[in-house]
Amino acid sequence: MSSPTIDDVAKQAKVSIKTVSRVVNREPNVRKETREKVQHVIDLLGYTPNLSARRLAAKRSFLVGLVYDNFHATSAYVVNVQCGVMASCSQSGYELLIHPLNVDNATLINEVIDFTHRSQVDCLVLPPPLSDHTHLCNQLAAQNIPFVRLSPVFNLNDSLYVQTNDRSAAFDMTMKLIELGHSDIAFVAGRPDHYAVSERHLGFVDAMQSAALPIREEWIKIGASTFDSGKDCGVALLNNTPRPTAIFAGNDEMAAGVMSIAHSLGIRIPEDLSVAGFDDSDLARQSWPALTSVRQPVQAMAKAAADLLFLSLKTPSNTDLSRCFACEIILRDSTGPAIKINETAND
Amino acid sequence: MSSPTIDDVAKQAKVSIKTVSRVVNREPNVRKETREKVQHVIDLLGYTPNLSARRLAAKRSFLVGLVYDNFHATSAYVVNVQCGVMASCSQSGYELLIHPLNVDNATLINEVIDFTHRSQVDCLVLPPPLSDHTHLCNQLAAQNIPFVRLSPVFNLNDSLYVQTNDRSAAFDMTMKLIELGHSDIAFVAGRPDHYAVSERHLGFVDAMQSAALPIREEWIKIGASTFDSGKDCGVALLNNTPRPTAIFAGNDEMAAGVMSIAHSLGIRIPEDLSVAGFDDSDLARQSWPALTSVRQPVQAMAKAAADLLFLSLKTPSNTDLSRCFACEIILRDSTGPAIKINETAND
DNA sequence: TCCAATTATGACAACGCTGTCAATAAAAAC
DNA sequence: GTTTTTATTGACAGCGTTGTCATAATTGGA
Repeated sequence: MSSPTIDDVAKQAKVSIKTVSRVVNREPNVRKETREKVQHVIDLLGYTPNLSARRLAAKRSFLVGLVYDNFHATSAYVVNVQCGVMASCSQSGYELLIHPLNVDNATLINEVIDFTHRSQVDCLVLPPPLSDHTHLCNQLAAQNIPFVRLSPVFNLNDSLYVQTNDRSAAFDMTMKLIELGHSDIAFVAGRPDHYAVSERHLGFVDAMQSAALPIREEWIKIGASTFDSGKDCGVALLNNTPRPTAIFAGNDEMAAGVMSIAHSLGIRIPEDLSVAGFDDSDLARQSWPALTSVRQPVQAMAKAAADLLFLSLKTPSNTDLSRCFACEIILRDSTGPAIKINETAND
Repeated sequence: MSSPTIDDVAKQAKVSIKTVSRVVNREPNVRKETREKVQHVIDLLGYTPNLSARRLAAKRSFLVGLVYDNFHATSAYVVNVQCGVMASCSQSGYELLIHPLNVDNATLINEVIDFTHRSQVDCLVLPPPLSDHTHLCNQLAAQNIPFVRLSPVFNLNDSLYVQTNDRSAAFDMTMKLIELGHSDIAFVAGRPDHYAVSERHLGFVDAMQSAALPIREEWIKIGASTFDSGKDCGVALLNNTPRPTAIFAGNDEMAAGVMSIAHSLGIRIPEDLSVAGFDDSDLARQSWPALTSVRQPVQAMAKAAADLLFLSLKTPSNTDLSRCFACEIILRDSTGPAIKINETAND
């Protein structure tokens, strides 16, 4: 009943266990016919290597750790990252071990280091905001724990990372709003410690400046990347006159919060107000009206990140350190042409 | 630089490695002072047992597999289940291995069995709809792979499971709508193969019958548990006259779809139409108006499930097989009193 | 005080694989 | 046909634990 071992295969194929090991691990220097003979017995017996034994002998766990913030990240993002990493894992024979935590926890660094030691993962994937926790990254580097960073903002020597052009995507989105005739545009920024999101703010500023539009201090609101904080910012922006004709939020949750406030104030979207988000989460499709947003290829990025990690684990001399993905603007129903002042006057 | 082994501890504490092993595993028959002496050295050296070696020797992996449907489940549900299971794991010294898949895949059973063998997990957690895949469950039982089922509907001999009272919660929610004066209530059902969700339909029927209200065939729509299917059902329900004054959807996604259609038809919520969902997902809070829904304590259930699993792994004679959790109705802004016919006439 | 029962400790062989290195077989060079 | 080189295979010693069983220390009872 118990699963066959390498010994069983070796006996039945009449070779040594080492040869079986070679076949299993696709090592060179095995004659073609031997390889085929062994492979046949493997298939026949349904042999699967015992990972614990392999790990023990090879001193590697073939385990990747995914450490992420479970309290501030949206679940859709988390699941997408998981899937992307998994996709890479199953190609490379790794398994994925997840470890959710709270970045606000004071013992964060210890928790991550403890986790890597306890679980014996070979390497780590760090999504934001952990990817910009320089202290953590330095500690990991000091302990020779390989890791890859998703959407980092800070530069770190020799670190592997996968990026998007958040800043230029935010620039493009703002430009889109400007092209629609908006000039009174507000921006709702995310958590200040989430650097990737704050890059979006910079992209907004870039666009306004390049269009020679004024940036009104009171139309820049700092949220906390959550729906509720979006509502708060929405109240602050929409209860005063004059009010913006378009609001660009640093993520979809906050955009949805803004829309919710607009609805309850009787402000029509997109007729009276355009709203744009960022991330193209499920929420963007499911809110009403459907939200114009910026799509990041999160899953592809996560896969690329893990690919990069496995590559550099295999060839330590590897100098191919990063990938950059492009964002895509998804126009939906929450944005529309600005009402021209004279049109309003004509009413 | 490499981490200390049990040998290092044994030498420094001047005992045998077996005694150290006993201390680490909290086994009996170690003198108190010996235990303390060894523990002291363990703390001093920061010793962590090598899991691969332990797994190899103990013939157990201390790994739990979480197999779930990544294509139809909402990410919030997935993440909650993960967190619940993790919480139990960290108490019991297990690690969590996740394995997302597509239930529509024809090779489903093989994929799960393969995964358990390849990854050598000790046991499995099966959320719906896998928890009601009787063929899969039987296969697992036949292969002596322990598993626990989350929110199953079918009874299975000797299987561990954690349930909620979906049916009575749906009954209660329907009653709530009836108490608000609604009698023209429609129901949007979920995927027929997702039995837990179809229990909700039964609860709806129970309530309508107990209130002696007619159930109109054309007001029962079968969706696919997705936002888009909710929109389709919304179109079918709201474009005809007479139309229901309340719609109860089998999950929040479909309820949001219905609301979206209502908005675009100019039907006010809750003045003209009450909408209720199920699951109390993030979407329920984030949609407009905020959605009345039924909250399942998903995380607590997942934790209880894993607890049950570990308990029965430790004491195979254990006959404590199940837990049942209660749902809670969360009233928000999407439900309100029904417009009485005479009031409408008065308009 | 002595012997039996109990508790505490240790020696040693697995567990199933990989890495090293030696041995053998095949191919190439002369 | 030898010798040299290279490709292929195998023997064996770990890897760091746990389980089994034997042995030593302690306790309790007569």
